[in-house]
Amino acid sequence: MSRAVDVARLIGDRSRATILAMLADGPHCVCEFATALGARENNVSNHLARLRQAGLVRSTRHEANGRLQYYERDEAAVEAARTALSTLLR
Amino acid sequence: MSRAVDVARLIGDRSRATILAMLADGPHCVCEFATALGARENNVSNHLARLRQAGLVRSTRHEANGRLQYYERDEAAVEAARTALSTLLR
DNA sequence: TTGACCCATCAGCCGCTGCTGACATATCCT
DNA sequence: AGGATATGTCAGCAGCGGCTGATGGGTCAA
Repeated sequence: MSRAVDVARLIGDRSRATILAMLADGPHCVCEFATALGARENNVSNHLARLRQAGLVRSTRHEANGRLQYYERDEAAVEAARTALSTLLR
Repeated sequence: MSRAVDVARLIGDRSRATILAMLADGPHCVCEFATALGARENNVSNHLARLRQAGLVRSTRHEANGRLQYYERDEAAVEAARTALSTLLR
């Protein structure tokens, strides 16, 4: 229950919500989020750090271009978050 | 999508989350929420006003004791909120 | 190696939000 | 009518959280 509240507080931000929605169709780098959101890289990086601390996303370096930090969703954690929110509204 | 963010922001508060969870098993009055949360009536009333403005709950007067304002969930709206959050994490 | 690029971290500021205290309103009881 | 109970509303305050600017690290190309 407290977990569901924390997840809801994370999603209750448009930037983080769109980040999670963008990650539905595969990994993206920080700069892509920044251009899509109209925000700066450090701001996006802060949001991603929150999501990463919550275990919802992982970060890996791109194999071709090592300067790019690619983020992908932890599908198991996202699915657990979905069920937690769903049971909260049961 | 913006709707899901608004709902998530509402649920991202422990008081409102527990209120919605308590409303799963039937209507309750403001004083019951206040004692369960350890909060004051005006504070709970403020949270209920938010939930009411979002269309998630309705308020009706008790037929026996008209001083009591009973709150119940709008099941259709709650179900819509559940699906909105679920599709956001799809 | 030097520079450019991409990202992370930190301190600081500012706006939003929840809580509180005071007051108003509505209903019931005597 | 008058008091008690239950709830709503409002201004004010304190704390949290997001955005920014600056700085540093890590990677690649020339």
